[in-house]
Amino acid sequence: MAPRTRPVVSRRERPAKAALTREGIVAAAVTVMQAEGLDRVTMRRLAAELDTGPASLYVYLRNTAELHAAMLEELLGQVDLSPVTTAGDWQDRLIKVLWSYTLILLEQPGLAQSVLVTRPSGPAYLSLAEGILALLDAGGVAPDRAAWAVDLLLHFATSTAAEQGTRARAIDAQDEEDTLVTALREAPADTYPQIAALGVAELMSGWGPDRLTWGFGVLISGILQTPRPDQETAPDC
Amino acid sequence: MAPRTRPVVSRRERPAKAALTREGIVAAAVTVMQAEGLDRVTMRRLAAELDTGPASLYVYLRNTAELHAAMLEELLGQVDLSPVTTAGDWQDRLIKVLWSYTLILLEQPGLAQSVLVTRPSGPAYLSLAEGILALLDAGGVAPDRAAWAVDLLLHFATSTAAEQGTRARAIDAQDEEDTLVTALREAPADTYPQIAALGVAELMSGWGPDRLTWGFGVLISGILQTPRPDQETAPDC
DNA sequence: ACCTGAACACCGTTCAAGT
DNA sequence: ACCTGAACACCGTTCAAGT
Repeated sequence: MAPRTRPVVSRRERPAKAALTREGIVAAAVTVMQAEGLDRVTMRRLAAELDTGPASLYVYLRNTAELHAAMLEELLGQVDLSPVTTAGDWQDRLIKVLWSYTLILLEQPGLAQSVLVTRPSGPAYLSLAEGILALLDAGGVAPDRAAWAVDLLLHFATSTAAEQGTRARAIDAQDEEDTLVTALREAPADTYPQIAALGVAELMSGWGPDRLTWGFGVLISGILQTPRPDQETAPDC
Repeated sequence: MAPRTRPVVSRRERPAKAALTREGIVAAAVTVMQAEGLDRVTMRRLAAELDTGPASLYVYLRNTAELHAAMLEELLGQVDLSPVTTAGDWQDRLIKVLWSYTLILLEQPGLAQSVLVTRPSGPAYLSLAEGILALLDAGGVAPDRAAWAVDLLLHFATSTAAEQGTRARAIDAQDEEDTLVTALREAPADTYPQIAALGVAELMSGWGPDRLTWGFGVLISGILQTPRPDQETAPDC
């Protein structure tokens, strides 16, 4: 390695005081989240990271909820939409897309929880919705039903990620599960006959990927079976 | 109204410094929540309400998550389980129970969000699970499937309450919806043909009770249709 | 043994004042 | 016009010290 008169890399440690932009702030937020978790992504921590005061961030973001939504929109670019256009069973392809979305959120569990409440509306989110609609269309789901179904599927994926993801990372996750297992085991058979008959093993079984895949299957087959309540059987036109 | 020598009611303003108990703390927390919303139910606010310092609460509650779970358990006593034992179509009765549960959470939206992550395990929660299992049993759902189904149904109800309830109370709820509506309306038809074809009206339609009832219907019919993946078709025994 | 004052280490958001 | 220091009004949780 020949010495250089002027080292390129170590010139300075960080991009020292790059001009603030919305994109730059959101990118920094994602970096901090991936390194330290969402609960470290606070306006103050982020401002420190960007060498400024917290007030400056409010020029670009209305509040913390908007920051979270922008972070999700950034991450949503990673959803694998290729199954939308491949050949194969449309249900399998739909489940693949939903899994891809869910996996991204499972890695950032707090984000799923917060996004449950602030739905994004950027291009990445629209593309995801578009892809799901295309698959439902391929499966012959009527448009009025598909409009509701896309929400239902994404809502289910998001909320499952919020639940499972946060649970996985929680410090007292084991404690909490033990409490539930004990409660189930000790449930007296005369008050709770169904619970006693099933037993703890059955009730707590399969909290692996199988359960989510089953959930997606339930939704898809339910969607195919259940007409919207208000709709009269309209003539096709 | 004859005058009394010693007014009973106005003797003292509040139950001045009743001994702390776990039940008392949780009851106070529910009162504060109903009066001021969940975000005002903080350990410090609650301690002030009970005329003590925040540290004292940690004798009875491990942390804020445990407080929230205890509050839900208290509220869960209000779920109307009568449809479990009435006559009538089991699906309609199941939907009634789920609605009763959801309505309670819709009134306390922040609670739903927080409970999504800390599942309760008290008697009220067990009774709810027991009731749902009984209805699934009445509908002929196989036990192994019912074990997963009860979780799926409660999870869906909880997460919908978290989403809808918080949205309803959010200050910028209208703003946020406007952003989504605009994004949908302006979605270019060549990139997002499905979205463009459906139109905003269809996609945003029916965010009333119909949509949740439809969701429950989708789940129930999906549950009836979808076997658990791992299960071989077992002989009945 | 049971309880708690005081401290530690933080928060989000606003707004008057600076450049 | 654009940006931000400093302040306002709070947080959860711990632990050493008191009764």
